[in-house]
Amino acid sequence: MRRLEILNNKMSYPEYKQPLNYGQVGTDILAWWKQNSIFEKSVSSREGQPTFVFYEGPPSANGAPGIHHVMARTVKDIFCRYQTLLGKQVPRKGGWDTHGLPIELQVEKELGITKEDIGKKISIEEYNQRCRETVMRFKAQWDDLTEKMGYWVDLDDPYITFEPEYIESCWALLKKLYDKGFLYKGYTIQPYSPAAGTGLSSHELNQPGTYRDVMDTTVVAQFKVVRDAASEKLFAADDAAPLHILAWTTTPWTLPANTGLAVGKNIPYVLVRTFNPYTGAPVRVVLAEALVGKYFTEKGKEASSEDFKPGDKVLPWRIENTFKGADLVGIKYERLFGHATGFPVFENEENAFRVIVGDFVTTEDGTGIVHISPTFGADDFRVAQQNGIPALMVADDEGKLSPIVDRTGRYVAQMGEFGGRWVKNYDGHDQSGADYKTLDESIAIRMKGDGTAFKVEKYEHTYPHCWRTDKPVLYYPLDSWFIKTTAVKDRLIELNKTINWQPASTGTGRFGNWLENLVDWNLSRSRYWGTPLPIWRTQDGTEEICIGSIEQMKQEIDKAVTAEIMTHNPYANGEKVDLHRPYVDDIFLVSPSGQPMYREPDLIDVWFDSGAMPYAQWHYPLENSEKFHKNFPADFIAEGVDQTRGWFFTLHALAVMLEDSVAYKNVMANGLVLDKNGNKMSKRLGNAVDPFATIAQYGPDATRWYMIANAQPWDNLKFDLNGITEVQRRFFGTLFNTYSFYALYANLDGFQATETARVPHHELSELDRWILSKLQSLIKEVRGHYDAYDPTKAARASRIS
RNA sequence: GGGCUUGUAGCUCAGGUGGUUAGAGCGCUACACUGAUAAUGUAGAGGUCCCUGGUUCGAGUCCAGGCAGGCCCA
Repeated sequence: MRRLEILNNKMSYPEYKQPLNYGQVGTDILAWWKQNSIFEKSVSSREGQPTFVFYEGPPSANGAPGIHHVMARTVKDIFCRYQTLLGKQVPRKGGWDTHGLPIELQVEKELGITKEDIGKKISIEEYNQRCRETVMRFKAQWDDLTEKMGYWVDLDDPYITFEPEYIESCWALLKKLYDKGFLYKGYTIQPYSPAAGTGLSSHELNQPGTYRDVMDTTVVAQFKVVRDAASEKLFAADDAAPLHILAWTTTPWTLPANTGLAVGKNIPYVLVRTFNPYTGAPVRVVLAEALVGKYFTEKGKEASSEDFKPGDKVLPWRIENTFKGADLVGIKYERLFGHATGFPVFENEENAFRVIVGDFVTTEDGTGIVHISPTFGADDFRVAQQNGIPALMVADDEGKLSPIVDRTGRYVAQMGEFGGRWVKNYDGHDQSGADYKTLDESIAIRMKGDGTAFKVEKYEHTYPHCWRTDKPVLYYPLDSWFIKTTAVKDRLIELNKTINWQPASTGTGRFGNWLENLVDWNLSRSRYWGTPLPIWRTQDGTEEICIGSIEQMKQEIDKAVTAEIMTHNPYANGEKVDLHRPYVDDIFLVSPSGQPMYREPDLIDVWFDSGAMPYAQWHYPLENSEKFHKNFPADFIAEGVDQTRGWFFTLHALAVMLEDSVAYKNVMANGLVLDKNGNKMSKRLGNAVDPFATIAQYGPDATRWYMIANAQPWDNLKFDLNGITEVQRRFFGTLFNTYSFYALYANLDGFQATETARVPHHELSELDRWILSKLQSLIKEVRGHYDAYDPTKAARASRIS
């Protein structure tokens, strides 16, 4: 061993005739570390010292590691080693993320099946077994890279998210949230195919051919403003003429579900005095200034309103007033389809029909004011929720609240004259008759008569279609389980301000803004390979139980057996428990009133798994309470910036909800590793850099030094192998040459530096004192940079130049 | 469409709170050394500080608006 030679040779400094082989140096050092358990000792020898807590964000081993993983892990390693050198004990438990959609999709691709085939062509049991095998396929490669790049982390005792203990911890945490009232069943707006009767994933929506050009009837609707204190400023004091807000929609069938109008806060709007083109009645309308030209002509500006007769092509118009969107907020308006004409009353109606701000409002098309129907649009739903605008829901036959369209794509019976009409042609009925009207057309005709339509026209636009049925997709509320993160929003924001983000802008900007606009965390995934939701419910949904441990589940099974809902307890004799589907689906429990309870079929979002790692890695809260508390929160975590809404968020959210604490005190969000031209690396483009080949050729030291010294980790790195060559020559080469120079002359003079036999300070030459002073200054500077979590400045300060 | 981010020499990057002639390393050119030699030393050439406006006595730096690239989200 070269290193041992160096350490043992007390007589002289080795002189190298050959230039260094950096790959070989890496291999030698690794072997020496391994042989002498250096990493283990770096932790065990500091027993009793203060700990520096580090969390390893679990990678997924279902793909080969790339060069960007070397980047992320270099950052992690640097700070853990720095803290170790400062004398702290830094345990580093590895982990594996094993659940989730990417693994499922990979398995489906390999088996040549789709989601619909699961449970038919292949049993859930077999399918999940395949996922389990697939997910760790590249583990050996990952371990190899970890070792070769010199990343110190404990790979012998990692946490694995599919293990029963890990899932059990997740269940225990879910139950804690449940008991605090943070878990509830609600709905979100998701793409839904009425003809297929199923929700569509974003993945399915991104299939080629789903977006098609269609010709739809569009309506610019007039919403009549209620004259009160909020709207008084719009009315001229002495003018009682009605005032309307204009909003455009390509889906007129959603207008009866309208409960709000959204404006852009800073968009300029105008009040225009004109006439309704269908009724000829004088009106005053509000729309965005930028879109006036879309509805009014130059001719109309000069036309006299006294000469106007109903039916005239040219609408005379005058701008009466100008204001910002913010001025309109809070104004109330009358419902378009009211009770008086047979439309249903709904809950919380007094809070509906208001103008609010929507961050998605533009003046690209329409009127610059967006009609909001919270049951049929994701943006609508979100902005309505944030502003306390209710959704228009009606009771179905069983008394359950549902939207005005049923799951087959038809208006519910309560919809007055339109009750039972198909929203789109989902049943394939005959549309050829001369008198045939679509629902959109019928609604537009009625609105023209009511004087609530300002403009009706056909419009061609692209709209997503179901890839299986070719029918247009409906954005529709679907049941989901949620964690009520909005309940602790203020606390999330407050505690986030105590976290040291590197770079700071990610914490205040990307993450901070995300928290400001927080919506509840949608936990539900209609999938197979993941942590099942531990909630059992009676058929009518009135009774439910959240299971927090295997022990509790067994007890509940016993109760169910006694109540003859289950024939026997499959775990009565200490059989191994697997908490995955389909096993948990075969467990039926009994409610306090004696009803059978069925498991809610959803899985939970995999991000819950990784966000739960501070607890679940120790099987806490079921055991290891002391260990957990000693290792919470983390002093430091690091991951790619793409994790901001992933791991960084779920860690934070769970810590705040469960422990009222941050999960991490310092966090570094590193950027991407791009190719040397600044393009994203991908296997398809063939510009991906192989980390193994790179490390073998250039050695781990030069590779890591290059990555850290070249650009700050949070900036994107344009990865160029020539840059590593430069680092080798410029930094490591110079270091090597400096040493060789020293060794040559030290050996000639028989000079020997030792720890103890030092020349006293006052006998040192001025030059020697200068260089020592320089060294001390450098140490101080480098430490300052490390303490500020800025490894690039630390590296550049140490650079020989 | 929104949030964040980047744009300075051929390349990779520095340039608190505005202030002379805008810097470093690599690369390039020339010279020196030839017992640090797949090195080393010295010197040099090389810039529309992305664009347009504004604030100011003065803008790479501050403000506004664009353009281009990147990430995340709709």
